Amino acid sequence: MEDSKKTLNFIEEIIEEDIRNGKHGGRVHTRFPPEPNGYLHIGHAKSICLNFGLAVKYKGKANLRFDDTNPVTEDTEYVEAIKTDIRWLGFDWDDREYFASDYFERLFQFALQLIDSGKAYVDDSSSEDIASLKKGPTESGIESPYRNRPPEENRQLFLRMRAGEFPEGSRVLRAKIDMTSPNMHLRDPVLYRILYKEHHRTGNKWCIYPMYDFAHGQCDSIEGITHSICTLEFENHKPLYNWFIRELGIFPSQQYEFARLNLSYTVMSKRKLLKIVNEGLVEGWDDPRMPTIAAFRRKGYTPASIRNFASLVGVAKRDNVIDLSLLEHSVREDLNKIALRKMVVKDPLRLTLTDYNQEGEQVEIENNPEDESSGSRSVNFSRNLYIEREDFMENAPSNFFRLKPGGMVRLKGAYIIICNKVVKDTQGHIVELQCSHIPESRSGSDHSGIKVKSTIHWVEASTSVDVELRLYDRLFSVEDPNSKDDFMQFINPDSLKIEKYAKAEASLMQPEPDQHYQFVRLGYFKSDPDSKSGVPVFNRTVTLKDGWAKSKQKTD
RNA sequence: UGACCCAUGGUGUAACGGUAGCACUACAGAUUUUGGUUCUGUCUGUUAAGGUUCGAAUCCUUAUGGGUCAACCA
Repeated sequence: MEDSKKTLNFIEEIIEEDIRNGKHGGRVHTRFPPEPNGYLHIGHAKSICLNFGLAVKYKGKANLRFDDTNPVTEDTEYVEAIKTDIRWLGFDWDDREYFASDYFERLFQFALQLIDSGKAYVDDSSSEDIASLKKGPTESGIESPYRNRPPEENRQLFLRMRAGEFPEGSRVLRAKIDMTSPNMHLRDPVLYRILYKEHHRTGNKWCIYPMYDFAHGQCDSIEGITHSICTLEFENHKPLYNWFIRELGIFPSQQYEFARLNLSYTVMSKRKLLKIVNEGLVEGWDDPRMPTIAAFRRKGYTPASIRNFASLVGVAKRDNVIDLSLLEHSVREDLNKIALRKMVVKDPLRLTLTDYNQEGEQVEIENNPEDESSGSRSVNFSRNLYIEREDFMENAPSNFFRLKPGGMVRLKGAYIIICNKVVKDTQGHIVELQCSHIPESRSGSDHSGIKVKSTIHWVEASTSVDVELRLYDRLFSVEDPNSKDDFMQFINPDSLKIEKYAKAEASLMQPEPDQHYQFVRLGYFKSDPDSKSGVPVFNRTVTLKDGWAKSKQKTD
């Protein structure tokens, strides 16, 4: 995908070392293993780019495998959404689409193998008893009274568990490892539990389901995954996975852990995102304020910008919180090159050119100054215009370069104008500006010799169309809401601002659904699916960098 | 106070015993018919203390700080 940097991240170093040593014949095979119980977020995007990117870089393969071992939370709705997101990001798994549930029978056989070799037993204890005998990390656990059942009895019991002879929760299958291990995962972990739940793929075929720890590593092994890449919190599980590989004598996939992505001003855990959705603080998983891939897509991010972001953040083992500004930088960089420029006034103020007596005319404005091949377009111009309310200030400070009484600005692509009169209503609100123009300053044939400090955008009044602008801000008002238990307290109440009465140049009446726009001086925008009922709706992908807003903020 | 992991500018990330670099941010300036873009420049860093070495961000020890683990979740 993106050009590889000269320096390698630690996983690439391991892979190149493995290739040099001819490990697995130099084969590189990774996988992305989502659980279909929620939508993918930008943190998953990092993992997707890593796993699929590594396969591309080292001419290997990457599988898509759904870790669907818990039927109570999983659903096909999520399976489809996840596939859509990965494809949108630009990655392909060919026909290598797998499900942990595809391997249920083999996993069951693995369990029997452990039972027969005396390495697993059926435990009749309650979950409370199992938990309490495990003890805490600072003291040894105590062995279960069922721990020394003979293999043959365990086999019969486990078979009967599968046959549905026991009630849910009455028994589990556990590995027989070491109740005194300082690693909690080695204290006879549960391998199978009884669950009378319909599975989204296997239906009612099973009433026992493997635990993640008993499934994940073996699935990797079955698929011949060479480099099993996951996040840091699974580091303590690795000794257990290696124990399974050894006891079962199966393909030795090797796990490597990297630090998950955290983004400032947002949360990344599925649990927290689900809560935000369920409590109605956003419209849904693809609400553009969410950090999900679906939300970024709807907001107007490009796959390339997210891939580039993933490469900018790097891969390491240190906990991190990435500046939101890096993501924004990445999308601006991409959009600047491809977004068609349009003029839209979000908060319109009437402006009349009192000395402009023509019917009106067409002015020619470039579609993208960064891309000559994008050409130009004709824009209607007349004596009746709208400009941005905030581009006028009655008592302006000296560093305000836009319109002020007696001041001059250029109307983008048209004339230099002078503000002569401010018209107010009875309450003193400004309702109109009366200006005159300098005919010889017309863009393209300017021989006025006048230099102005500022160029502002505008739209012609009679041909303008009404559009709705949805302006987004960070979801949280604090930089690291993840660190707060009561993270919901820090939701930004102003994360969405809707401009219902924006005026746009006529061409935006029928926006191209896939086109990215830059509304000059306002930011990058993309049409929203809500646009159907006559009024076009645009999501602001990201603002433009704004030196003026920044300097204003400082003096406030 | 058990085990495992981590520690480089404001934020990320390089440097593999030999000049601490890159990106983002911030700041300053130039250019600009978007206070955008582009260009130039500036600020800020090896957690601490010992050791090994001609030489340590890098190796060792200890301390300190942070993270993960005690679901029949993944």
